[in-house]
Amino acid sequence: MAHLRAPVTRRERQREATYDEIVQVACALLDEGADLSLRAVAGRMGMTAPALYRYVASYQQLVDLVAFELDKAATAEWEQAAARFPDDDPAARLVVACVRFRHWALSRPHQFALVFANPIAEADSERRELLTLSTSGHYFTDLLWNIWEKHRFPYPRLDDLDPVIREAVLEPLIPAKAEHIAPSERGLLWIYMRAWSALYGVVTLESTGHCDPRVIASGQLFRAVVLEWLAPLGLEDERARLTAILDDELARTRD
Amino acid sequence: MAHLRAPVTRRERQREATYDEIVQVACALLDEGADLSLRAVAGRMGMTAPALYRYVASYQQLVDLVAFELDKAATAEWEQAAARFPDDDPAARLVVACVRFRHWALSRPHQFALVFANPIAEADSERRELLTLSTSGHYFTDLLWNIWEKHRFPYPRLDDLDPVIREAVLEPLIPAKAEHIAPSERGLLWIYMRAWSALYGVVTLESTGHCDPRVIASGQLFRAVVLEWLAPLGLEDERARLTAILDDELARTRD
DNA sequence: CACTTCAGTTTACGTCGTTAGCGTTGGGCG
DNA sequence: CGCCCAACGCTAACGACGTAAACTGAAGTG
Repeated sequence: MAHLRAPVTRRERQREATYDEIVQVACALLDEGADLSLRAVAGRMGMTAPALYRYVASYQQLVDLVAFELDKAATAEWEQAAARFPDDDPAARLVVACVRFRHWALSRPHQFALVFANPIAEADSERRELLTLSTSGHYFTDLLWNIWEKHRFPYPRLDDLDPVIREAVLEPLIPAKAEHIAPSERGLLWIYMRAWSALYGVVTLESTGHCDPRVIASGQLFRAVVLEWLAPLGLEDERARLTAILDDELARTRD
Repeated sequence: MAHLRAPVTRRERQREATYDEIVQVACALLDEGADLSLRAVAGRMGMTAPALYRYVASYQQLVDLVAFELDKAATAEWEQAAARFPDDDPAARLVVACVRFRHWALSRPHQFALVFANPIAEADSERRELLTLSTSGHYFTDLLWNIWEKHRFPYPRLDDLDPVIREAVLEPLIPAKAEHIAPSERGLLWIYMRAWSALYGVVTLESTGHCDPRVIASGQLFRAVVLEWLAPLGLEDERARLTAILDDELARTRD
């Protein structure tokens, strides 16, 4: 009767531990530049590949788990870097987070591709659910929300949105910490989607290398995209300050 | 002395033929939803896998060749669809081409990923060269050029560009039919890069499925990105007409 | 005709994901 | 306490993959 919740028997704890180790080892492998394989993960854990099937249904599932974990770890990095600015300065935090996001994508293109360019079939509801939990998505929506709370930039009313979009922002499937956003203010999520699309565009372009290397090195394309979004987020009168932060952060992340 | 150029011996013709067949068969395989493999391609050609090494140095090289070919074929599709509008109406053509590009990306996500999300390492100059020849890139820059010729939208002067970017637009590495653009007007390419980044962003987001499926189905996010770019391209006073074309084309491509 | 070039073969190696079946062991229950 | 079974990990094996090497035969060239 002591613990109705968390009926953690010893077995279950053990299981969860190796489960975590699998994902952790997989991430470590990727971080060393090796590529992900069941055999490699198992090998490093002192097991054989088929044993992993006690924990993971398929290679693809492992990939998804790892993607989720990488996303979480990466987000923690950006978040920490952004925390250099106080939480009542969400604009600065957003700028820093964007730069760190880009830097992460550029320095680990393989991992970036795994997390953000990993194709997700329409049907596959399992993977979709993981995507919905995406830590980075939550973090960015949160930042946007904080910016709005402070700067009250305009967003479309629900009535002005396409019916399908209205439905999508009222009942979000995409990663978005939206519970605390009043339904009448859900138009914010439309702004989020649009901004995310723009950010995702440059960063993916740069990370995959489908771009002039000099343009990537200069960071100008990315810079332009970020600056372009200041006005729509009600940050026009902070332009100078935020630009300085942006350039500073770009310089920091340029090794 | 008849043909100094094209010293096509019989051998060379034969060789080129099977070379083409390889790429063609590979594309066919992909079109049927199968995934690319040397063995599959060879098998369908009535050969064994190692034989392909007479024509292709590695699997990755085959992928690159196929990517180039797919890009060419896809571009031809968009181009044909866009040709519904006369060539003195490049704005309409661009709108149609963008919609068709998106539609292609959504209906063949696997191929799209191959062409546009296929990571290209910094060092790998071979692949970079192929990328530079990208047919779609040429087509879009050309369209943008035509629009500028007609509508004379503003673009940054060379002096206003970051030095690195200036160099990049004067001596482009990215796919861009830029020879006919006077150096002083190369600021146009900056507009091109920025627009491409935005288009690439939505389309990749949608094609990889990292997005609410309802948003994809509605096409609203894509629509918003295209409409947003009308003004910067000097097409503001054509907004109504182009919006109609955009929506019409979206309806057409919605199966 | 002899000689070379080269397209294609067979065989083989090492990798991968995945399946099937076999020991072993340790936790939960009678 | 002792039994049983479920969970775990193993080995062996299958079929795919990219790729390397050596060999065969035919086409092209002097």
